Amino acid sequence: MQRPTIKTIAQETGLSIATVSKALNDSPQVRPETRAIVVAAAERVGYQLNMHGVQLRTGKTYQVAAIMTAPGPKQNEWEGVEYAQLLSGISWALEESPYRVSLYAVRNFEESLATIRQIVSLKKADGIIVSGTRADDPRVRIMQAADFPFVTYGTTIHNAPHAHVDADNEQMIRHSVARLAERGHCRIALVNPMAELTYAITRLEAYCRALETAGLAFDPALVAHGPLTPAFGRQNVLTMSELSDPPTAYICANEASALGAFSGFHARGLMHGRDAVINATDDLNVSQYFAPPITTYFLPIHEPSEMLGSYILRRMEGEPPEALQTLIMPKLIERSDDRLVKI
Amino acid sequence: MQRPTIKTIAQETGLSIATVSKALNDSPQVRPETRAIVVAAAERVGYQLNMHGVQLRTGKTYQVAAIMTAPGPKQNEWEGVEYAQLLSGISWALEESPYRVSLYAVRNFEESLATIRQIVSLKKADGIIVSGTRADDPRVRIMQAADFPFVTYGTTIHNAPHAHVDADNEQMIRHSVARLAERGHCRIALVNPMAELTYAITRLEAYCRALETAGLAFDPALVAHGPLTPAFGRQNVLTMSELSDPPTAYICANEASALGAFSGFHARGLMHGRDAVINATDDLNVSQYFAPPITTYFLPIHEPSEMLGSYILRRMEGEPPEALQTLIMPKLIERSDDRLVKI
DNA sequence: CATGACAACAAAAACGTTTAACTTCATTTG
DNA sequence: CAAATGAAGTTAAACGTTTTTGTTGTCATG
Repeated sequence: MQRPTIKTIAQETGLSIATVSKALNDSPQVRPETRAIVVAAAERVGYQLNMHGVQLRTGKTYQVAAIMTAPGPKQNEWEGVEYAQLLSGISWALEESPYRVSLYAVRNFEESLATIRQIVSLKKADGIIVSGTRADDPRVRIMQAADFPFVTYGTTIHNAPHAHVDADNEQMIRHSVARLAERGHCRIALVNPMAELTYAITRLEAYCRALETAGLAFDPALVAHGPLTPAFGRQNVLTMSELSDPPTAYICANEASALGAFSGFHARGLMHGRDAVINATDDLNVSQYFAPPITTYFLPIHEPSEMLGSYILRRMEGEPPEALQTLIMPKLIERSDDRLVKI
Repeated sequence: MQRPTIKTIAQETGLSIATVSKALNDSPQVRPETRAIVVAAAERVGYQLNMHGVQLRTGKTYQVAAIMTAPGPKQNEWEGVEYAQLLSGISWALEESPYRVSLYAVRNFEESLATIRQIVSLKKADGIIVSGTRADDPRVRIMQAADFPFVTYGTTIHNAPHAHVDADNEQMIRHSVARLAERGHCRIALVNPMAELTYAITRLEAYCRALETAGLAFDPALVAHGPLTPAFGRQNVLTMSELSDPPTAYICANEASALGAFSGFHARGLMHGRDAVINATDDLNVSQYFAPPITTYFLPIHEPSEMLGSYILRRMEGEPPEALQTLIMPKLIERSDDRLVKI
C-alpha cells in the first residue's frame, strides 16, 4: 500500500487538502473541531509528513551543515577526535526539531571555505556550524554577507558580532599561568594551536599578560604553534627540554598534545613532578588516566556542543546573533600538586 | 535574480524542459548536438540541479544515514572517539557522488534499532551504515526484510549474508596470542568489548583456540567484557593484577582501554616489560605515544571507513551484498619486545 | 433589507524535476 | 508507393506540500 499523504486524509475526511494542510500546521483558519477530525484521521491512517514536498514548496532544507575539519587519510594522527562528541551533542540538540545534521568533512581551511560558499549559494542547508575560527574569518564574512544563519565553535576578533560558543581561553590561561607561577614555576611553556586560529591568539595574549602580572619574563622559545597532535606535543618537549634553561611546566592546549608531551618526557627520561609538570585543557576527561594523572581545565564537550545545536536552531528562528554568544569557563581539576619536588 | 532552473535553460535554448532534462541526464533520446547546446546554456546561466525537485519526483533522498552510537552526555569517557575518523572517511568516499551523509547519533542499541526502523519505514535515507553489530542483529533483519541497502562495520553470525567491513579479529587474536605465548607468556588476559557484540565473540573464540594450540589453560578470570573505555581497561588491571596468578600480558581491544590499562599499571606500581605487557588493537596509531610505546595491530581507520562509503554506494546501485564483504588484517607494529625481563 | 464583514472552507497554482505518452518528420521496408 | 519504423522532440502529468485567491454562508450593521 502507498504511504498516506494529505490527499489520503482529505478523502478520508471529505475536506480539501488545503484545509488538511492548514489543520496540521495549526493555522487559525480552521476551527478546532475540524482540526481534531483531521488529526484523528491522520493518526488513523498513520500519516507522516513527507519532507520532500515541504522542501520543494518552501525551499527550506531542514538540514544543518556541520563542517568538520579532519586531517587527510594519510596522517594517522590523533587529531580531531573530539569531533565525535561534538557531533553527537549537536545531533542531540536537534533531536526534537525537524532538522538533521548533514556532515561535511573537509581537509583544510580552503576546503571549508569552498564548502561553505557552496552551501550558502546553493542553499544546501538552512544553517551552518563551523569550528576552527580565525581572527578575521572569511567564512564568517561570507555567511554574514548572505545573511545565512550560523554558529561558530570559537570566536573571531575582527568580524562583526556573530553567534558563537567557546571556552573562555583568556580566563583559563590567565588562571593557569598564575597558578603555576604561585607554585614556583618561572619557565612556563605554552603549547598552542596553529597560529592563525583565534584561540591561539587569545591564549598567547593571556599568557603574556599573566606572565607580566606574575613578574616573569616572556621567552619566545617557550611558545610553539602547531597542530594539536601527540606528535606536536612530543616534539615540543624534545626541543624545549634541550634549552639551557628548560621549562618546568607545559601548558598544553588539549589532551592529545599532552599525551605527546608525556611521550617526550619518557624519551628524555624526564619525570613528571620532578623535572617538569604538564597541564592541559581537557575536553574528554581522559587525562585522569595518564600516568600520573595531570591537572586540567575541564570543559565537558557535550556542553558547548549542545549549545551549538540549540543556538543554530534559535538563529534559524531569526534570533539576533548578539544574544547567542557564550564563553564557558572550564573547571579546574587538580590531579597533581604541580609543585616541583627536587629530590 | 532567481536561481536558474531547467525552465530557464528551456527558454534560453528554445527547447522544452523535457528535452533539457533528458539532455542533462545523458538520455539517448537527445542527439549530441542538442545536448551540447543544452550543456552550454546550462553552463552560461550557471545552472545547478535542485535536489528537492529530484527528491520529490524520484522519491530518492540522496542521503546516507550514519548511525553513531555515542555514550550519553553524562559520561565523559573516552569512548567512540574513532567515530570522527570513521565519519570523515565515509564522507570522503561519498564526495564525488550526489549523496550526503546524514548523522543519527543514538545513545544505545535500542535507540539505534528504533532509528533504523524509522529510516527504513519513512525512507529518510537511501542507505544506512551501522556499526556495533551483534551475533544475531535485529537491525540487520529489519533492513534485509525491507530490502534496504546497508553496510555494517562489523560482522554478524546468525544473519543472512550482508555487506560488511571489519578487522579480521579472528586472525589478529590468534596471531597475538601465539606471539605472546612464544615469548613465554602463560597468563594472557583478554580485555574484550561488550559480550553481545559479534567481535567480542569472535575474539573470545580465537583466543580460546589459540590458547589450546599453544597448550595453555583457559582461565575465565582473565577475560573481561565491557565498554572499551579507559576506565574499563584500568579496572581490569586493578582486578586481575590482584589474582594469585596474575596475567603477564593484556590484550586490549582498543587504544582507549590500553591507555586505561597503563593507568592501572601506574596505580599498582607495575612496570611495563617487567611485570606485564600490554598489546592493543590500534585504529588511530596513538599508542606509539604511550610511555613506553606498545605493540599493536594497526588498522588505519580510514581504510575501513572509506570502504564503508564505497560499499554503500555500490549497494545502492544494486550490487549484491555477497560481493561487498571484507575483513582487513591489521598490521602488526612491534614497538616493544614483549618478553618479560625479570630483573 | 441591502451591504459589508467575517469565518471557514475549497480551488488552484506553484515549487523543480522526471517520465510516460504523444507528435512530427524523415527514412526504411515489402 | 503505402505502410511501417525509428529518431528526436514536445506535451502533460505527477511527486506532496504550502499558500494565494476564491467561494459560500452567517451575522452584524445602518
